[in-house]
Amino acid sequence: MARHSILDSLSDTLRKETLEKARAMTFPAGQILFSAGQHCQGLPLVVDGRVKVQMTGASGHSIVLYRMENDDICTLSIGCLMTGRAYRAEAVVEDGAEALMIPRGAFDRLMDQSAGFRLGIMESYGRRLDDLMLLVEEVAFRRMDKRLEEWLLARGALGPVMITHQELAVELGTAREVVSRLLKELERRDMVRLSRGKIEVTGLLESPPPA
Amino acid sequence: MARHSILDSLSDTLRKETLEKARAMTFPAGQILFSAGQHCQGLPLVVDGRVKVQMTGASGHSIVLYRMENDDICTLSIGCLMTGRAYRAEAVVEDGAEALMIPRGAFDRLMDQSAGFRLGIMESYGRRLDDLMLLVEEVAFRRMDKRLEEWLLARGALGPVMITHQELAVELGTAREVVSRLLKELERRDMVRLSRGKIEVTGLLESPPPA
DNA sequence: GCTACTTCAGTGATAAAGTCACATTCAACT
DNA sequence: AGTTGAATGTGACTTTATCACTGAAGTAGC
Repeated sequence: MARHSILDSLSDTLRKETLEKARAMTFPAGQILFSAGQHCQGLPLVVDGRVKVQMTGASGHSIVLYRMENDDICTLSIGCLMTGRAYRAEAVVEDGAEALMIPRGAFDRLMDQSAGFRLGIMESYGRRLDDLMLLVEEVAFRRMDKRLEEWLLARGALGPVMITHQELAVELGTAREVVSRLLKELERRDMVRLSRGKIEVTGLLESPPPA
Repeated sequence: MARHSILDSLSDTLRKETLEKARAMTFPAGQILFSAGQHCQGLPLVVDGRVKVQMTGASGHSIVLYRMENDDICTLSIGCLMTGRAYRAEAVVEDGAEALMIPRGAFDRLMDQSAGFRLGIMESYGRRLDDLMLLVEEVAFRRMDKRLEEWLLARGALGPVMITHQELAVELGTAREVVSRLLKELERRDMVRLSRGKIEVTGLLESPPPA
C-alpha cells in the first residue's frame, strides 16, 4: 500500500484528507514521468521503485543529475508547481515506481498545516542542493577514470551490471567513446569483464578514500 | 534601511515581530559569510551588495556556484539550518553587503504563519536548483572558449573587468593556464585588451543565441 | 632611486578527455 | 542462414588539464 514517511508526521485527519486528494499511481520501467518543457501537475511523493532525473544539453548530450527512490520527494516539481515554470529536466522510471501525486491545493494546505511536512520538504531540498553541488564538483574537477571506477564499484559490487556504454556515458556526463576506451583499459587490467550490454566487476579494489 | 521584498507579504504585526528578532548586519567586501564545515546560525536575507557562493573540490580547485544579490535568500542556509549539517560551500562578499539574519525560531514562525513567505522560500529554492542544473550542463558539455567569451560579454560589456586569470579560472571552474591561453588567443584576435589584473572587452560580438 | 619579494601572467611538453568518422561484432528476427 | 540495427572498437585529431618552469609587474624597504 502507498505509504510515504513524510505523511507519518501528519495528524490523522490531515493525512486522511491528503490521501483522499492524492492519486496513487504506478509507472512501469522506462516510463517518462515528466520531460523538459512540460508543466507540473502535482508533487510526486515516491513510494517505491527508482526514478532517474537527467537533463539534456543544447549539444544533445545528457547527464544524470540524481535519482529518487522510496520516501523521496520530487523537489524539482515543487519549484515548477510554485512558479509555474516548465521542467528543465526529464524523469525516467528505472524500476517500476509507485508514487502519490499531491495536487497543488493539498500541497499548499500541508505546508500551511504541518510543521513536520515543512521540515520534510526543506530537508529534501537541502539534500538535492547538496547532491547537485557535489555533482558540479565531480564533473568539473574529478578524473573520468576514477569516476567510472567509483560508479562501477557502487553499482557492480554485488553482481553484473546490465548497461550499455552509451547509458553509462549519460550517467557520467561524457561521451560513449570515452567510456568504451576506459572500460577496455580496465578489462586489460583484469578489473572488469565486458560483454554486450553487461559489465562484470571482477577485480576493482576500493581505492583509499580521498582525505 | 534594511528591506527585503519577502517581508512585504507579511502582516504588519508579523513583520514587526520578525524585524525585532532579526539582526541587520553589514559585511565589507572580501569578508567570508560562511565557509565549508561551519554550521548555520540563521537565515541570511540579502538586502544589498553581492555575495558569491563557491566550493572547493578535494583537488583544491574551486568553482563559483552562483551569486546572491539584493532580495535574494541564502537557500543553502535553510538546508543547513533545518538538518543541522555543515555548509559544503563558502560565501564570499564581493560588494559590501547588507543582510538580515533571521534566527531559526523566527524562520519557523514565518514558515508557519505566512503563505507569502513560504512561496518566497520555495521560489528561491526552485531558482537555485535551476541555476545548479544549468551549471552542471555548462561544466559537463560546453566548450571553455565559448563559456569564457560569454562570461566576458556578461561582465565586461560596460567597462573593463578587474579580475586576475586565477579568479576567472574559479568563475569557470578550470585552471589558470587555460584561462591565460584562451585570453591570449582572444587578444590576438583583437577581441580583448589584457593588462595585469584587468581585462577590457573591445570586440566581442554577441554570438547568435543557441537555438 | 635601487633591491628584494610577491603576485600575476606566459609558455612548452605531455596527458587526459572530447569529437568525428568509420569499422566491426553481436543478437534478434525474418 | 542472411539481414538488420544496436552496441562496441578504434584511429586521428582537437580541446582541456597538468606540470614545471620563466618572465614581468607591482610593492615595500632601504
